[in-house]
Parts: sequence; structure tokens; C-alpha cells
Amino acid sequence: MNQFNPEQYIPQLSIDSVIFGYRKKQLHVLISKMNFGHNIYTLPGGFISQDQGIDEAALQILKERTGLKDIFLEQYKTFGPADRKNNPILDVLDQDKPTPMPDEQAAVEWFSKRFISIGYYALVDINKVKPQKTDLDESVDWLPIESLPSLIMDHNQMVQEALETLRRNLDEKLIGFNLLPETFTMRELQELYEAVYDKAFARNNFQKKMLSLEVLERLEKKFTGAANKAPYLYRFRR
Amino acid sequence: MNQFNPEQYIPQLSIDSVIFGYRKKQLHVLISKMNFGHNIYTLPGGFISQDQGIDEAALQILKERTGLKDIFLEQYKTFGPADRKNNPILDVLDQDKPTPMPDEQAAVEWFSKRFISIGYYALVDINKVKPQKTDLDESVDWLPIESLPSLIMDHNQMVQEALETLRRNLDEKLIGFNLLPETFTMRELQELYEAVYDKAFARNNFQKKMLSLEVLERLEKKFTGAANKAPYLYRFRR
DNA sequence: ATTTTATTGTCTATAAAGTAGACAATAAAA
DNA sequence: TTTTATTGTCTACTTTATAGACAATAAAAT
Repeated sequence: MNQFNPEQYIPQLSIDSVIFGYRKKQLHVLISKMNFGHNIYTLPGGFISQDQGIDEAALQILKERTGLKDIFLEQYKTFGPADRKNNPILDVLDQDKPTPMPDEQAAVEWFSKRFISIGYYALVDINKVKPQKTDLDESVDWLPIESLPSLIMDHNQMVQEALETLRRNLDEKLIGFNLLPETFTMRELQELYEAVYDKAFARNNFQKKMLSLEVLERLEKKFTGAANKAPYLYRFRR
Repeated sequence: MNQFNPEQYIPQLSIDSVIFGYRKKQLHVLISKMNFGHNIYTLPGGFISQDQGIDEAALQILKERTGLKDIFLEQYKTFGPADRKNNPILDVLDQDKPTPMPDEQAAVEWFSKRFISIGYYALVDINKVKPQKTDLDESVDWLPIESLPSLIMDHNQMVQEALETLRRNLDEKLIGFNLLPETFTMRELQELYEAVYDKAFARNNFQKKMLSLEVLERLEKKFTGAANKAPYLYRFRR
């Protein structure tokens, strides 16, 4: 099974996913560091099998990297300027050093073309994910979106536009709950919103607004041991 | 210059554009009827030259079909289920009847693969457009969006999703003016909004809202000859 | 010349939604 | 028992949205 064969995969077309997680009041993105070249960082991505739909392909990539199969996943934009080539990988292939690629010749041919990438973004409960490495990854880690390294090609821009899409959709489509554990306090929900919009919200009005949406189910109180009134736990009602 | 050569054009990838125009209180879409087969209707589309960015390619297609070069054009979604093939064209090619294709063999090979299409939508002043035919068009016409024929592949769905995108963006991005002539009355603007949302608006409040946006420049009155108060003309201030 | 008709521009009143300030309730430490 | 930090909610105020009303007016009808 050759990854770089146009008979099996669609050439010049890739899928890249911005996988969002939330931890310590910060949005994080799953980033892979490749196990060749020097400090080549990329978004989790892959190619489209000839017999897979694009949503299906994106979901498979997500399963491979996160181990999860029930995931919020949405296409947001396709990126395709004329000069969009994976030069860092080509450079490595040119250097005649061994790489983990099965067929170097096919890889060179494959990557020497310009690529168009369909961008997806995903929202996951960061605690449920065990980042999985593929053959080409040295490591796969959650990095805070505020301090990402320089990514390959236009991947930094892809993250930025995914974030803009998330901001547009968070309120309207009520998708923020995908980033939280099953139960959470109102404060935790607010802190998530503040992380996404990078902006403070008034506590009283935030609570009023959220409760008015009638999508939250109030559960028992959460006694944390802190010297103050215990907050209620909530669950997303679906 | 072969249209169906992967050296020159990206294989398995196409661009299709939903070109919106506005006339007689109705949204219209530019639809081409192909000059082979029977009643094959499609969105204006094309392929991506190896040396063109996707936005560039979409713009070129638009220029070819409308004659306009300054156009509101935006990508909205990419369509790519696994079984997305252009069967109607393949059927015609199979029939061994003459078609306007330059190289039938190359065409068969080209179209026998599954295609992924990047969807764009455009807003134009319908009066400025002279629909242009290509070699493959029998006719290119403005059809009311409410009464489109059955289009090829998933093009009807592409129109529907383009309309949903237009509805989401009309207010926020103030792009409706691209569908109107240089000057227009408040009633004409309101009728456009009503056509897009398929919904009536209150005249007094619509005017108040539009004026509060401070993007309209009030010009002289328009004397139509009608037996009533003459409305002001407005221009979009940019 | 005056009245009539259809439409326009804008005003006011009311309703709904968003924002800001206040305070009692409370879990655990002091 | 008091203190502290936080939570849940109330009220007042501001802004925005919705609904009803009416004078102004261009041209036809009288």
C-alpha cells in the first residue's frame, strides 16, 4: 500500500486539521513535530484515499491522531495559492539522508507538485485524547495557541483562520461544550469563552445569558474544599 | 493546450461558482446548458491551472462567463463525497457521438475519476453582465433561484449552501450592494433583502436600520412619474 | 385650481435584549 | 463565632428591535 500513489490517493490535494483542546484557561492546538529535518512542525494532516469522501478522510485522520471517534469536526476553508508547495519536506528528500518514507522516489514525485489543502477544525475534550504518533512524527503535542512555533507552509495562517471560524460559531452553534468534560461549573464555561475570544465577560450577565439558552442542565453542587460557596455543576443538554 | 492534461491542470479537482444576480424582486443564478447530451444543466465551473491559485482560477472563470473583472467573489465550501463523479458527461462521451471536446480519449480519462469541487459564490450587478458561452455551452442564462432545473451532480445542493452562506453574510459583511446598480432607492434595497431571506421586513424599521449603519449616501430624489412622493436615491459609500 | 391616491420619510411608544451595580447566601478557614 | 472568597440572583439602566401613526409629496383625477 503506497501512500504516494495517485491510483490510491488523490494527488495534489491534502487535508489538514486544526484540533482544538482546552486546558489551564488556554486554547491548545495539536501539533506534530516530524521525525526528520530540523524542527519541522505541522498540523495533523493526510491525503484522501480514492474511495473516501473528504469528511470521511478528515475523520480518519482525527481518529489516528487522537484515538477518538466521536468528534466535532467541520470543514472551514480550502487553501490553494499557486506556490503552495511542501518545500521543507522536499528539501529533506533532496538531501539523500534516510527518511521514514517507504518509497523515496514516489515521495519526491508526490511532494514536488503544488498542493491544495482542505482545512478542517475539530473540538475535543483534551483529557480524553492520547496524542498518537504516526511513522513520520517525532512527537505530537498540545501547544498553547498563543505560543505556537513556526509551522510548515501556511499552517500558522490555517490555525488563525480556524480560530476566526471557531469564534464565529461558538455562540451561534453552541459547540463550546465539545471542549469541556462532561460536567463543568459556570466559571469553567466562562473561562473557556474568555480563552476563545481573548476577552473578559461580566460574570452575572454571562450566567444569565447561558441559562437563558436552556441547554444547560443543573446538577449537584461541587464541593472543592475552597473556603467559599460551592458552585453548581452543569451538563450540556442535547 | 489540452484542457484535460494533469501536467497543465490539477486532476480530480474543480471549481464551481454560484453567480448571484438580482432582477424583478428575485434572486437569479447563472446556469449553463451544455451543448451535448440532453438538458444537462450546470453551474459555471472549470479547472485549476497548475500555475494558478484557486482564487485566481475562480476569478478567471467568472471573467470568462460574465465579462466582468471587478467582482465580489468568495469561497464558501468544498464538496467531495467519494462517489462524486460527472456521470452525465461520461455517459455522453461513452456514446461515441461527436462532442465539442478537443481530445475525447483524454476527456474520458479525465472525467472517469471522482472529482472534488471548491465552491465559490459571486455577487454581480445583473445589468452589467452579458453571459458568455464557452465551447461547451449551448446557452448561459439567468434563472430564478426558486425555479432551477435539476442540475448536474450535486450542483443543486451547492446552490442551496451558497444561498445559506449569502444569508449569513449579507447583513454582517454588507455585501448586498454588489447585487444592485450604482444607485438605488430604499425600497429597492429592501426588496433585495426580502428576496434573499424570502421574508418581509417592516419598511419603517428597515430604513432606520440601514441608515444607522452609515454606509449609505443619500443622493437626489428619483422622479419616476408615479403619482406619489418621490423617493431618495442612495449610493453605497465605500 | 383643488382633491384624491399611493408612497415616502420620520416620529413616538412599547418590547426585548444587553450591560452594570448591588447584595444576600454559603463553604471552609481563621 | 467571625472572616474570606466566591456564587447566584436581583434590580436599574442602556441599547436595540418592533409596531403603530401621521404628515409630506408627486402626479393623476376631478
